[in-house]
Amino acid sequence: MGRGKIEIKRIENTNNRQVTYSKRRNGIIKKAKEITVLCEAKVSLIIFASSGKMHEYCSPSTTISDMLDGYQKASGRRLWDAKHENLSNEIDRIKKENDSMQVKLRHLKGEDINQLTHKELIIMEEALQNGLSSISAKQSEILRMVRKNDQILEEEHKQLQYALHQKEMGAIGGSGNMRGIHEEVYHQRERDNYEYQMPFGLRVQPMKPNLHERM
Amino acid sequence: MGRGKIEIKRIENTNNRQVTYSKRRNGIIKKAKEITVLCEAKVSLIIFASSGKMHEYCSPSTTISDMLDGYQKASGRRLWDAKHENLSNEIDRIKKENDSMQVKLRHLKGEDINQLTHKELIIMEEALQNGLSSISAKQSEILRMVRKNDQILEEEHKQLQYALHQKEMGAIGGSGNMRGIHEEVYHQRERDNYEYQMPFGLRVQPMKPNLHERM
DNA sequence: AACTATTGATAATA
DNA sequence: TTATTATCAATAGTT
Repeated sequence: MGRGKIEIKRIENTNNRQVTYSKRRNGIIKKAKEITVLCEAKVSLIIFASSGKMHEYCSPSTTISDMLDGYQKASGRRLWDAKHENLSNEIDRIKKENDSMQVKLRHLKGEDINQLTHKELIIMEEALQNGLSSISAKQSEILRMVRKNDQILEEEHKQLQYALHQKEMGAIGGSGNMRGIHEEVYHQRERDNYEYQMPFGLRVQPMKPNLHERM
Repeated sequence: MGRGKIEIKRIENTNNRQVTYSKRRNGIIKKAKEITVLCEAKVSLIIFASSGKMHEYCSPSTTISDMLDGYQKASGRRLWDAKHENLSNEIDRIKKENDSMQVKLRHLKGEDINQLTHKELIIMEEALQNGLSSISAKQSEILRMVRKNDQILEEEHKQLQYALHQKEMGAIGGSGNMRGIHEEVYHQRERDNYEYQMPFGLRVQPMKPNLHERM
């Protein structure tokens, strides 16, 4: 029924496939409507395109739920009981997984270890030792970062004091427009000026930007 | 498409209606099969004749249950009751619990600890220390049990040697019915006899019955 | 159930 | 996407 016969097999050309899908989908839905009217039939039709998009038709005299009820009665299959069972099984499965993890966690915390074998105890001890050394290493690393940061801050502090001192020397007998120390130090232009005065190697490094978040 | 156009309205003649129903039903199912193959679509089709008889088609790549799942997702309508929703929610909840426990476990094993804060690291270290000391204590306890058992065995061994010695002394110049040492010791009546001879306090204690299972 | 004359659906095309 | 149209497919009425 077209400008040539086609084989019933997947249409390779994507565009053609989509166009054909659209036309034939409309065709099927039209037919469903017609048989509904002509023959007093009840039709439930759900179509998914390969794209995932859905179209549906349901005869006006009924609902999908009713159709599914009828389907279950007629076919003997249990649609939602099966679904129900699947969900229940999944819950059981996950709960078991959950329990075993809880047991493991408690064991690692040293609780409920009376029924463990010697071998299991050794394995756990090893795991704990490993964990502990990783944690310790990480803590050392953080401590090192903190110290480094301290050092940098101290350095910056010294530099600021030095700069301030220089400024004060230069300001003696100046315009008399004497501002507070903090204002002086943090004023952007003064700061630029200070940085200009300092040797490059002494410039203030930015702190580890998120270090404080982790303390 | 036939020997004359027909209006799309109920076919009054019962026979014609049933014949047309049968023909068109087959037609729709054929179309459903074709679009399934041609366009990689998924179709679920349920038809009830006015007589109540059902026919269905479902694309081979799927099941009605899956189609209904998809339908619910796509349409937002709930075909089955709150029960299923509750189950789904519970699954989600447990899965989350699961995930968080997995994270904890990994942290305790010293994995993925880069994003932990210092405070969390300290708490974990404490937990690990506690776990470790519990495990160590338990291992010491087991060691003690093993030693105790050794002691008991040694005691029993001495007692057996003593009993054997006594037996051998008594057997010199006896009936000449001299059996092997092992046969002698483990023969039930002899053993009963030996126990009878021993002071109550020296009787062999049974080993911790399941100690070996835990080694 | 078959058989066809006809209508209807649609593949290719624009 | 929509419209057109030549062809094929479905089917209404008939046997």
